[in-house]
Amino acid sequence: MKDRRLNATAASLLGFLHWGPMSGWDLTALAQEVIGDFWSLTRSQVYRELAWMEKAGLVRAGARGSRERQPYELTDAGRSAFAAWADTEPSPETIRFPLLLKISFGRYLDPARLAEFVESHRAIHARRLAGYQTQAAAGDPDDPYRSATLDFGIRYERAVLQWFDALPAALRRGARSAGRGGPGGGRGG
Amino acid sequence: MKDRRLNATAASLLGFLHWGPMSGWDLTALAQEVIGDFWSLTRSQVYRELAWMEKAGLVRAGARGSRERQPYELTDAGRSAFAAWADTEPSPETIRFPLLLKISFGRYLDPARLAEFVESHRAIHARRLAGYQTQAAAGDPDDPYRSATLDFGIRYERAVLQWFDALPAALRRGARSAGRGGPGGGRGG
DNA sequence: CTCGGATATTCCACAGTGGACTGTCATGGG
DNA sequence: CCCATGACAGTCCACTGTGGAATATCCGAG
Repeated sequence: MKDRRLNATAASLLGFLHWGPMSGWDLTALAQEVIGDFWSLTRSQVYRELAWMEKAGLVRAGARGSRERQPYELTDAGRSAFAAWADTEPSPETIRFPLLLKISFGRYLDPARLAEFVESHRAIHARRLAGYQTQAAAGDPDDPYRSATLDFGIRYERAVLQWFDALPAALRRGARSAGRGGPGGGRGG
Repeated sequence: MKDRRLNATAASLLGFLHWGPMSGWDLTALAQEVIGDFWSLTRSQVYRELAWMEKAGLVRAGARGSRERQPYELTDAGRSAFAAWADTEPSPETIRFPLLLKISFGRYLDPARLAEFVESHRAIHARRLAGYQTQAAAGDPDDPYRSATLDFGIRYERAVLQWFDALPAALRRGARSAGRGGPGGGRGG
């Protein structure tokens, strides 16, 4: 039975299974589309969680279909595990932003190279914003939860793009006196 | 020698070691303070990367100090590994936002409970915004890279807070125009 | 019929998280 | 002096998350 606590990824799979039985493949695709913008997950982990949840009795495996396709359906235990998860306080978000990391160490980078990185990221974010706006315009107006998460995406991408706009000037402004800040600061402990 | 490619966390440690020799403990604290807001890392991983980098010749262990304190210093190989990392295109950011996940499945949640979650997150983000603004006001104006990442934090937190403001209304109605022209638009600066 | 591409799962190495555990040193109260 | 406390410093472990390789199946185009 293994009463390890449900992690958020496993819980989201249970959430999707409320729609009906699905295979790992389907769940991966659906999750990617519906929550992929703010909850990263991978095929590997989907299958791993599914296997574990089956052993734990939260889902039930159906008969294999074609191409080894393995559908799973929600059990009552799964439904109540999901409900328990839904009732727990979510922890704060985590962000890992490699571009910001590089900017942090910008003094060791070639400014032109850094500018390239920024431009290519700008393109990515512009495309994402456009995609969200299309979805928001075309989306089901009766699903406020979907609208709410889309709205987050739109606001986030707008903030990032505005930051990009302000960035070149901000980086030039400090380019005067290389000033203080050399090595060996009071950090040695 | 093990020429596994440098990951971003290891690279950032090499970046900090440009300042001078430091122990894993110091590096953890420094990284938490300087890049912790957009690059999560843990003690465990810092020590693991340090151990690996020593075997790979990227850092050199000094003599143990008191309390088993183990300082590391940058080698030439480490310096050039860092430079190589600095020159590679950073991948897009990843975000994992448990609250958004719960909102996605909002139809299965008690609305009052969901509202509690939102309020407690609002407090966290308000505090973070205030912290960033304090730092931006007090910070060294000669470090444009620090200012740039702080500016990101400020814009991000503002966007999140504005989204929180719009959220209750969006969830109550059908929120059919989630995207266009909302209050997020012109106020970035 | 066969080849390429889409479907579907499995496996693995590595990266990242969080907490438990151990041990050291400094200091202040008894 | 002794020891309780807490900051410092590192180690270890289980679990979670990432990305890609390997494999196998089925469908449709040619």
